Amino acid sequence: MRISTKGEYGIRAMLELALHYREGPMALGKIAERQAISEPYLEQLVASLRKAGLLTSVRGALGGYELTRDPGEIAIGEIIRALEGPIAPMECVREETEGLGCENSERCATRLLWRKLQASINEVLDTTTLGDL
Amino acid sequence: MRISTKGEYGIRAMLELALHYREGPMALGKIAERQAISEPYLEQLVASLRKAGLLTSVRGALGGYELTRDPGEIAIGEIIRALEGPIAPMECVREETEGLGCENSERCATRLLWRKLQASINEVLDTTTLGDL
DNA sequence: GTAAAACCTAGTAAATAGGTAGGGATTAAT
DNA sequence: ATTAATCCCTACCTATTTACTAGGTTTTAC
Repeated sequence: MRISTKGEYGIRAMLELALHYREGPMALGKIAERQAISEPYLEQLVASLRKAGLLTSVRGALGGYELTRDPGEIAIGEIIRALEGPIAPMECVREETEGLGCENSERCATRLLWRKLQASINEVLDTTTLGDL
Repeated sequence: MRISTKGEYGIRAMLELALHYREGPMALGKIAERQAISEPYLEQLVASLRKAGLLTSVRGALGGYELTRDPGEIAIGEIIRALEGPIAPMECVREETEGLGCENSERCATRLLWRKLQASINEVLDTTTLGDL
């Protein structure tokens, strides 16, 4: 039950961008330096965030990254999901594979617990935004 | 953010024992068979559960395992913690290493989020018992 | 004494985490 | 037009963790 450095680094990078929101694109090297994260590694994470539509890139010299939305509109849950995949404590409560391999899917009491847990986690992560931090 | 098979198997084994609570010790082989789990693997998990005081063992022929408490008194959180370690979404909110490596520990807004998430997860897992399932 | 069980330690294959390496594409400044 | 800065992409690598397997020792009912 833990969030890996992927999520952590992603949040830190996004926070850095939030601090300089509307100041034009910020270069990856600068983000990496200020947050003390390996630049080539962060590059991969940022690629995921871009594909998830959380930030846009400006190519070429003086290029960089910037948030696509106001920091107050970007939930931490979105960042985590973009980097670590769907938030699901157990396989059987993931959207895609919904109940696969588990026969008595509907009556399964354990499954209800996982759903509850999943909902609880989502609640916390989706009601907190970059702006809140 | 997921629970591994350790936790899953552990809960299933404990549930099996809960179904036969107060019927005398149940052999590991029987638990493994009924829950379709590799017996030697389950053995290791059960060892952790025993060390955590959640079940007791009876050695020798006709021996086996039984719950130390009423199923209604055993929270799922206890089982998970015994098998997967402390429930902490991030290193910095673990009891033992409390804020190690993170300087501005008290003012850190992100940390507050992890605390909130941790509390939320604990709330769900500690208010559900074996008896509820 | 024998068989059935818990107990213990070590090894191992696959997956994941957490990176590194190196080149290509695009664009502002010169 | 060239250069330098930057994003973009693919592949590789190493350590750790997960999920087991293997093989033994100890305890106890019969």
